[in-house]
Amino acid sequence: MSIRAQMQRMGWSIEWDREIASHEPEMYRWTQWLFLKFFEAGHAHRRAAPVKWCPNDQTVLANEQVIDGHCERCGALVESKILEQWFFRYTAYADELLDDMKLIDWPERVLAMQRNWIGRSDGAELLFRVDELDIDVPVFTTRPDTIFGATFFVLAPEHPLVPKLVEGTPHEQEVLEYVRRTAARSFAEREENEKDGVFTGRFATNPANEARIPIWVADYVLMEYGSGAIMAVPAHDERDFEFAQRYDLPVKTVVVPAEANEASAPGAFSAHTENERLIDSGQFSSLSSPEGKKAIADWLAERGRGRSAVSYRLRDWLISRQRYWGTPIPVIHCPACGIVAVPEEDLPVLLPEIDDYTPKGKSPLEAAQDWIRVTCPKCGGRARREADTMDTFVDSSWYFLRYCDPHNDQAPFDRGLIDYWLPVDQYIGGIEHAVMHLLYARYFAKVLEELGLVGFREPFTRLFNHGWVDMGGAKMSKSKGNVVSPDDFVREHGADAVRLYILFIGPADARVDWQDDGLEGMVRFLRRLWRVALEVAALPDTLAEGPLAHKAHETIAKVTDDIGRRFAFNTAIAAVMELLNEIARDPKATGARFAVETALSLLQPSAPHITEELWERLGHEDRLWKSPWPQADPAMLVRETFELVVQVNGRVRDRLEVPMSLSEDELIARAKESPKVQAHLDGGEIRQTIVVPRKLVNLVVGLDG
RNA sequence: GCCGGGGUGGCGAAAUUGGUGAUACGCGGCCGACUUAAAAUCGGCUGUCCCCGAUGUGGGGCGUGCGGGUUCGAAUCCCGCCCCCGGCACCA
Repeated sequence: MSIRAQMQRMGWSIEWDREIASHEPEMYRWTQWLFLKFFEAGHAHRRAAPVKWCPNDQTVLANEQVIDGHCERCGALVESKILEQWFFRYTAYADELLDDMKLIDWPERVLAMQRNWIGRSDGAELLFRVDELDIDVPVFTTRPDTIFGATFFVLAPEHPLVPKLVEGTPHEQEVLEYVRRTAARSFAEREENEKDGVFTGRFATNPANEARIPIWVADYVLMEYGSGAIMAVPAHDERDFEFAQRYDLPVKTVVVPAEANEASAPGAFSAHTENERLIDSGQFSSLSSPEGKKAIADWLAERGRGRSAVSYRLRDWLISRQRYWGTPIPVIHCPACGIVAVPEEDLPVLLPEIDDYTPKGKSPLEAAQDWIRVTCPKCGGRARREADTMDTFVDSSWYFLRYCDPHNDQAPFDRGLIDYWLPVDQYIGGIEHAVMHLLYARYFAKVLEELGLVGFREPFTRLFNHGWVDMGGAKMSKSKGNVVSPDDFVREHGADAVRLYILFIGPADARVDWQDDGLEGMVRFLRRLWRVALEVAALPDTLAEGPLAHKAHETIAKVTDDIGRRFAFNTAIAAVMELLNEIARDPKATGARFAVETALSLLQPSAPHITEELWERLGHEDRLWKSPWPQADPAMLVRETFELVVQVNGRVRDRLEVPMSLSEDELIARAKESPKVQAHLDGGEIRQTIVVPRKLVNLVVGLDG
């Protein structure tokens, strides 16, 4: 059964007229159009960069698609390659993506994951001098206060300076061999390996104390982060310490706990704690660690040897894919003009027909030679099309805009319709989208707003993360084969029972376990609803009065709040169950019909089929799904009496049904009259009386006079 | 290690702002009714220990991961700890 037929059988309310598909030219034409806008505005650019490469899928991957060093799709170990690729410059938006979090109402864990992912670090960029080559090499550090403890210097193997440093020296062979070896390692290997590296024979000068420290090349320093070079402070950085231990490099302690005067264990690693101060750091000794950070950074800045700097874990979004199924990147490579955008009127650039779709290390589109070979739109000379396609996350970064105007063939969407519908008030999706789709879409909105295409900078005002259904302790998924096919249950018990059960099984944001027995319970509930409703339908109509009508109004209030505000579908259904239990106790009671109709209304969104049928059988000619949501009448919510809880010393001793109208003094008087309460007062003196209106009275009795 | 979320019956869970007996609603279990029987359905019971002047519409103690605290009152707030789930992690 197709996915669409499955959705229809479940009775989902979907406006199929707005269906769009990212692989159809009518849609990807506009993805290409948007790419060109990004390109013109400088947001899309092509550059050579070390990229994550999946050897199995034969394609590059975005950083976000690498999980623990493995390919998100196939699980293969991801490798490093240097390739010319297209990027969206979203690191430029790192601070905005952080700051604008205050504009949106999202679950804290998603914001935390995004914050984590962006990974902003505040620190300083400091210049170390290599005298023999007469150059300065910048390092990024978050701990300028430890600079007097820098005992060596490390460059990433990919650092462009490495070959120059060793050229013509006795270390050249060894260093270049090391660089080659690490290049062949996968990311996972690099991380798992014990730290290794090689000395270059060169020295750098520490700008703080003019100490000459050896320059090493080691693959625990990453080219993609900071400047690809570090000052190593083994006493205060665990990784540097590990490396120093292995190669017997000196360890110099420069930060100690506030009360200590010297390092308790010289040459050891000391973890960062609060309340530290500097030692052996020239004029900065005895400053606290935060003071030292600022003072040293300022001092170096004054002398032109540093500046404050911010670094991010976030990398630019790599969007090139060497795959067939994606939107072709609409540019042309001309030997004379360079990269030339496909003119807007030539869009869409259609995916060519090819025989072999399998990935083979370069784009399968390269095989379509007639398609590849074009004339340059600028100079008319011979040129080649870009053969890579876009990451499909580009499509999902704006699909919701297209939903507002799905058939527009003049523009991706009409601004007026966007202003009417968007931003999305309530977005619902799984937590797996936290750092991919949701971050990309936020970035897209910011660029589109700057391009004047939309009027907002955050696309999804509120976000709710739904949970998922586990089966025998593992997430249900087709690849694991532990899937409950809804079709079987729908065939056997109907879509309503399945829908209700999924809502009832637990909180909507939780991970829940599928139990066949639970579904049986829901089937029982629906049968009961059916019986009771028909029984009531056969009785003469009564007024919407009496205890049942009151209960019905209370249920309306509860369900409306549960669904509308709390996303608590499980308790909403429980409330309707309570109402039905009450009706079933005496279906002939006054107000039973009103109560049944209320139950049907409240269940309509969850169980649309059975409620519609019963609605008709109750004699209605209109359609329940078109009827307005029921309103709780405030007058019907008011009770004349309530159950007063009487406590003595905080322990419940009696419950009394009393009129709502009683004053606090009267409530206290009633409480004291209770024989059960008196038994516990036991003649003791009442020292304090607490009254919570409409709830309880607490009498505090002295233990002893 | 850092960040986020959790821990409540036999099970899924509820208790929304510190104020209704902790455990709604459902599942499972036990007992009963109906039936030749079963299914279906309906009714009752179902945290734990204890008391009885006595089997009741009775009474009491304990109980929300563990130990403390605040409060008239704590599943809810605070401090310390344990465990589980998720994210990040050679990011300087």
